[in-house]
Amino acid sequence: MHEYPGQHRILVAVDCIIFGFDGVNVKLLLVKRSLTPEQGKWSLMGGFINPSESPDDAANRVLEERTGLKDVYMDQFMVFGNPKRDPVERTLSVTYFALIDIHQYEEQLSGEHSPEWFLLDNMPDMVFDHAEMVTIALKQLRYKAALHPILFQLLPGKFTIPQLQALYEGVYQTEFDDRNFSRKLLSTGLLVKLAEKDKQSSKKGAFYYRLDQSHYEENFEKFLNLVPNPDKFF
Amino acid sequence: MHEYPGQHRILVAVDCIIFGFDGVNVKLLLVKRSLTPEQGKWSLMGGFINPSESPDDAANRVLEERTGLKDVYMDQFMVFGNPKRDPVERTLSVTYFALIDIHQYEEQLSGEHSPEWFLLDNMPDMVFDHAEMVTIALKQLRYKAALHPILFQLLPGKFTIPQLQALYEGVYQTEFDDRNFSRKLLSTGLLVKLAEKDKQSSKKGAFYYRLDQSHYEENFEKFLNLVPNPDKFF
DNA sequence: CCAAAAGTGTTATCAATACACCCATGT
DNA sequence: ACATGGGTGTATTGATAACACTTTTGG
Repeated sequence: MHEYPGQHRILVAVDCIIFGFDGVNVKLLLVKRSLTPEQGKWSLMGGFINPSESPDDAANRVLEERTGLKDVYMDQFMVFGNPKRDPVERTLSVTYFALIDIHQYEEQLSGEHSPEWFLLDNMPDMVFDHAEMVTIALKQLRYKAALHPILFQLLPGKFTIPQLQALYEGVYQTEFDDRNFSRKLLSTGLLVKLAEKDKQSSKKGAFYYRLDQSHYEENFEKFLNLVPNPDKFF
Repeated sequence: MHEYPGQHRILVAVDCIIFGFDGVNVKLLLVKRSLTPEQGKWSLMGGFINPSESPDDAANRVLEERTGLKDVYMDQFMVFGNPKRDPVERTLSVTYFALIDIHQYEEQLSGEHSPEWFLLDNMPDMVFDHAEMVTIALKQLRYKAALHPILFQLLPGKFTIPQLQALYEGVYQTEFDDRNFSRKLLSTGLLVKLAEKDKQSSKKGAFYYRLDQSHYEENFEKFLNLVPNPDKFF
């Protein structure tokens, strides 16, 4: 079983940094830790890797077990491996960041396991080094979202341009010019205009759009410059 | 010692994907694997994580032990965690990519441990999933180098613009317009012109430059667009 | 008819490219 | 003197951003 003799084996966990958007604010999903120590303190959703699982499998399993969410956008992110990060026993954490539309999953999430959404500027104390993970992941989210159309993952299947703009403004904590924003996004060719309008937030009403899925996949890796003056955020 | 009961502990290794540049070609540094199985087959430089080490520490130690190199540019890269990737025993690999100037270290490397530089288009068979690691890392190198001035790490302290251009052309396997390239790089403000000229490669001679270290650090995270038409590479 | 939000048009500025041309010098 | 590579100048194109203006419709 231990074929490489004399080596040190380490517990390996996955932790998911789950961002959501409710139409107004970008939020982060946390759960209460179920193990001692720090039981009951807020924590990222995580779990240990099982013998037959890859870290990616483990992250997807953890997410599904705890929230019922499947087929979520999830990226491997960073390894946190300071030998003292978990005071109980050395544990390596492979982190993932995930993006979901809050409304689509609100019901599943209101259940037994008490996950809760937190505003980014109002985060509770978190276990171990989870606060650091979140800080770095948010930076990474901003970085990646400036170049690639990942934030669409946070929106429902149909959405308006003003909603999209509110999302970008939430992520970058700033305001963009409405007129340039809509033209820039439309010029990517990623959006398909629908007949229907959203009349909730204005009298004129804003057209709904949906993603052009094939165009989205083809252009995902291109550098799109979706954010004005991106340099100022880095 | 095992404080979280009933969990599965895993061997964790680090593997370093080391890119170098000799003035003409971009190359990758490999060593012969010292353990069975596949002993003697080419491999990335790697080793297991010790109990008191973070993965970053381990990567630096491995690099120093095997090559004598210290203070090398190194980025945490990706975790490879397929449970079957090492047939001997499950081993998680945390990979790093490193960039060094080949000439500065040629002597150290010619020693006992038989590391060897390989051209990217002439790579030998490699152990386990190391070939996959290299493929993905090269993509990542191209991605990052298009936006951030990392390739300077591959050059000596003083270098000419034509040398720099040869490096970029090697990384992207294409040719850039000399005139635009030099103006674009100079306009970043990252370069300081020296009095001396390199007369090796032309009669006129090309001025040497060095990095403006503080400017380099300040602007490292900015999006610089150092590569013409970067989209076509992704 | 007015307020409020959606979205189009217009223009100035700047960056990126393509390419003509001049420069320095070893042979 | 001339071939070779280094480097500057210039025109064109296109993207960006700032901002005026029109459009729609519920109250």
